[in-house]
Amino acid sequence: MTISDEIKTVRKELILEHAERLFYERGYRGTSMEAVADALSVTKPVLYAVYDRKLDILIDISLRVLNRSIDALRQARRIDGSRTHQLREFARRFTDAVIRHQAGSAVFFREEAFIPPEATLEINHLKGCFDAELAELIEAGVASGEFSVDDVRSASLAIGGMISWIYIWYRPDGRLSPEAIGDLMATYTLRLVGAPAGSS
Amino acid sequence: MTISDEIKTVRKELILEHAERLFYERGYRGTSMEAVADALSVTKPVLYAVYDRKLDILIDISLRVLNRSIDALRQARRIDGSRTHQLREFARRFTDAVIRHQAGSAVFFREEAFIPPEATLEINHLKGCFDAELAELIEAGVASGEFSVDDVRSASLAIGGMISWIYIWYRPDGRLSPEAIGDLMATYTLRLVGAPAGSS
DNA sequence: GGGCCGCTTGACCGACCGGTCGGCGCGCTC
DNA sequence: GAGCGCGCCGACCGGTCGGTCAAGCGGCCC
Repeated sequence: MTISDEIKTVRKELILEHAERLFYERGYRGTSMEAVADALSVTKPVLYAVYDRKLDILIDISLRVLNRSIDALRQARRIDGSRTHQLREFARRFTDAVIRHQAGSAVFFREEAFIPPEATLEINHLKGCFDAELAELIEAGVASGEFSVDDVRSASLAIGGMISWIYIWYRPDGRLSPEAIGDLMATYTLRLVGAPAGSS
Repeated sequence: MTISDEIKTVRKELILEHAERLFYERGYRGTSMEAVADALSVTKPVLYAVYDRKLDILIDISLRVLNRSIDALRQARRIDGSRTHQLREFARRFTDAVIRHQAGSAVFFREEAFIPPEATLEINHLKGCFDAELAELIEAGVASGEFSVDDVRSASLAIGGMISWIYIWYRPDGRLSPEAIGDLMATYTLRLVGAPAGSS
């Protein structure tokens, strides 16, 4: 059983990888299971041996995107240092996650609304975690006097949106490197919360 | 002919209105032409008397979203006043446009990538106009000493993304009124470009 | 070497959808 | 009131897709 489960796990990884790219390029609805199977050089029933439904692939892609975002946030919050430093590190890490997993991010944000309600429980929970914890970080910075924002929740959404939006415009052959974009986003994020310029 | 054309125009308006809502709720691919026809209490051939293809409806929705965004920007730039004031007004107007036409904005941003290349000429042109003119406004503010940004293009994208993102999270029954959100976005926008606090 | 087990396969099914067409009914004209 | 024309309707077509199943193949054990 264990061996079979491991095979399933590694297969899931491969399916996710290829499905992510195809969903990104042609859309979830515009990608047939046969196209995913072709990309993996297998046939449809092999896919259905791992995933019961096409929808489950989309859900897994969404969960991975959300977990990566939350990881970026929690890692930043675990850093010793000022809230300013933590928020800057969050901006950099989150930017990096969006750019490195641009396809997955795009698929999630484009298709999220069409995941049927009965399957959105965990997704909504993770979304709630992300928003709440980002708001907490900003709130802590306000409490410590580092930041100055009137409405913490809208500031969280503004920062999250500004950085998530990168999935729309980033191109690997573009003018700016991922690191440069991360630094810029960190600057904009700190400005947005009213952190003093040049502070750390 | 004129009378027939006028009928077509008003019908286009109705079709666009209903299609926008349905595409918003169920996705473009998830909405059949029959569903659009049903929403209008007509049959499919009536739709095809006005629009040759389903895709043309999506294109019209996209063009309207883009034109509204550009209008918001150009109106703000025509205002007499400082760049700071113009940029604040842009943020307010653009926020208002996204919220008032949330369904259209969502449809455009979700489906844009899947519009076939041969139909994206005008769309890409308008996108280019928006980005370039927003960058111009910021550049002018930098030149006049009102703003302080190292990389004007990424700041444009950050602002555009932060405000566009509202289509993801805005709910009519939410905590904040559209006007309040507009004021907050204006504040965040001015902070992002490094405009002095409280300046006008 | 033979038989058995499990995975892969290709064919298949029912449903759905974009787009079209021939006929019918309504209103306008004379 | 009769004839005509325009526009609407329901039915239909070809194609696609998600998901399933019985048959075949290869490898492993005895």
